[in-house]
Amino acid sequence: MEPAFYDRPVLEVARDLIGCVVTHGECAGVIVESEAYHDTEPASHAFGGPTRRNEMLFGPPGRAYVYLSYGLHVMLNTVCEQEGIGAGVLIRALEPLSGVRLMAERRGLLPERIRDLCSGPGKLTQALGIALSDNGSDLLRGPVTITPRQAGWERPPISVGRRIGITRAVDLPWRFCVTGSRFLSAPAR
DNA sequence: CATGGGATTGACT
DNA sequence: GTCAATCCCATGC
Repeated sequence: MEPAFYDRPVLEVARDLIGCVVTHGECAGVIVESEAYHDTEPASHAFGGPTRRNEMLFGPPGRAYVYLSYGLHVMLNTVCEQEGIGAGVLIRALEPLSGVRLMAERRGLLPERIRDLCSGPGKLTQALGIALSDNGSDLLRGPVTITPRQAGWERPPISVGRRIGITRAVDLPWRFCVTGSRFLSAPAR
């Protein structure tokens, strides 16, 4: 992935991240679900301008914005668009690629339950061992990295729909999924 | 300084 | 389907 990848409209980045690979340590997975957020719409943490919590979103593109949801779940986002604009993509689900045994151990599940390892934004950070301390991670250098699509994922079929679990701006079709994937947090509709 | 809600999950009815 | 867990932080008094 080149630095300019993230310095584009967040909707383009969210779509293009589908099929790319998130890696942390020995664990990796293919992004099969993403959602875009932008400071111009009220569902975004960046809506209303920078605060100490969301300041990473307004920083330079290509870094990780990691935050805690509901007091216990860690969420991974990629910071997008130019510095000063609060835009990011929430990674919502992965298809596990490697490190499945460790993922299952972290998730407290049997390794054969592959579909349950990363099928949700809080699940995938737990499976990959991503923590709040990874906030600000350079996605090109690590410790959390995102790399381009591999063979078989050059042209993933993508479905677009409404974002999940929010109460504001609920009608924006800013959720992107691999059509028919069994690794989503919820089916595309 | 107190309060309440949230980009969720898993256990339970 | 319902609901509690759990904590950061934005907001308001």
